[in-house]
Amino acid sequence: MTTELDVGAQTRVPLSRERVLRTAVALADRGGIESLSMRKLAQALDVVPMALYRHVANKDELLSGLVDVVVGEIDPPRSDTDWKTAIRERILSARRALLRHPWASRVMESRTTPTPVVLGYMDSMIGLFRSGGFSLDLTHHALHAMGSRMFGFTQELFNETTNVDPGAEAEMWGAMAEVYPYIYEIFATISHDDRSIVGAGCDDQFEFEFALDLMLDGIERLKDRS
Amino acid sequence: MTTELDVGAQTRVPLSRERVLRTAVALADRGGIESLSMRKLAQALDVVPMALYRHVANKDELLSGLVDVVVGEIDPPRSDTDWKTAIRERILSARRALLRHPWASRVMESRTTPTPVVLGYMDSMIGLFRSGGFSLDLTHHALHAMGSRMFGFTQELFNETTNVDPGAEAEMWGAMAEVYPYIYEIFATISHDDRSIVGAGCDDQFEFEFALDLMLDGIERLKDRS
DNA sequence: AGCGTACGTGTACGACGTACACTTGTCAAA
DNA sequence: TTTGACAAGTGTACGTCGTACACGTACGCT
Repeated sequence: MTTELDVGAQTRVPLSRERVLRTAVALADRGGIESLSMRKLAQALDVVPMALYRHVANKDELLSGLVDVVVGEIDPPRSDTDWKTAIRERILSARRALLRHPWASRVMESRTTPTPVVLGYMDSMIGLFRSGGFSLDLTHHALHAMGSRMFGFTQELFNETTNVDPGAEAEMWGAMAEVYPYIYEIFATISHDDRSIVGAGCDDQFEFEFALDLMLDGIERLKDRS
Repeated sequence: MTTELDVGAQTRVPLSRERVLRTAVALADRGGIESLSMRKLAQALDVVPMALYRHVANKDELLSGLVDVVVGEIDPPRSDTDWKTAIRERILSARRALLRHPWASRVMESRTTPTPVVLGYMDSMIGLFRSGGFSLDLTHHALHAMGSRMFGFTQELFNETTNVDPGAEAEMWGAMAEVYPYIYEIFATISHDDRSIVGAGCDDQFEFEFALDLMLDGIERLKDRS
């Protein structure tokens, strides 16, 4: 009897913070962050909801754990180049991590205090500027200027791709041309020379790097002038 | 009897989308967005929760209404200057509106599709670039590069001012100096020459304008080169 | 053999958004 | 003056959520 139970207990993988976080990430990856509730997470782990609270203080702390997982996926900086390409490549690595977990940027924004992991990331980021020859002040301003781009995302407003049917879309375009002529003009060129699909999005990667380089170039110029 | 009821009914101001939105803004202004629920909003209006649904489709649409209110507070662009100062001043006006309603940036980020009001704002913003002589492409990239700054906010990570007691803070600083030397270094200079208070924040307005001008200058340079 | 300790369970509560059926109050036409 | 349609507010109810709190249970130590 006891042996049976023991075998049963051994079969069942025990819970752990690690396992909770990993499953939560998986759940959020497919289904979005809004579909991640303590109850569903518990269900996915085949456990009663309250069991989670032995490994995670509450939902908020769980979310912080999730951003730690994602930030942990960012590659460490190269040490064999100049500051600019080191920073650039690291940020692009951060971006890759965030693209793997589309919910992560939203969760990061919702955090109210940084975790040690996030602080570590920022610290090493600052280190790249400092050892690149930046003054304390300029580093500080540069950090602020980069904002969330430092974590690989730029608050794209309304980037959810809500696909409506092509019929209604064509109609919407007619209306847009009159009411929002400038927006129309831009959208028209995008979908014109990118692909022939109406409403095709922009090349996000290009836009990200464009903005990133604009910032880095600006910062570099300020540095050289001081 | 009927007259009595009539008088009572006249005393009670009738609900309206306008009034619902205004009260919601007020409620969010004091108490933060997370303290805004349909039930509390109804209570503030002295009405049963379901009554709101005659004037607002659901909570999501209510939130969209809120951002419309805030965007509506942004001044129209000046037409008597060059593109750069027109854009600059308009964005600073947007920032002022957002500072009046600290919850607004978070709500804007959470919106999945732009409202007509927001589209109108963006359209007129694009207009400023276009009539300033920008090409379609450059305007497009510039828009992306500005990102949320165009609406007067820059995703400040962890900007909630969670004030801990000074005792624990001093201790934290000792630990930080070792683990996060670069962060420590920067924080040390900030609180050193700004004010003598430990942990005093940065000058957010300065940082915002710094980043804004960095972008605008960069964009201007790109324009002149084309 | 017994016992403390770490881990999972069960039940319960209050808050939330909102569906759906209802009353009520108002004003136009008969 | 009655009527009756229509809009505005009400009441009740359901499912979902986070989580407090008390309880079982199994394992490692003595």
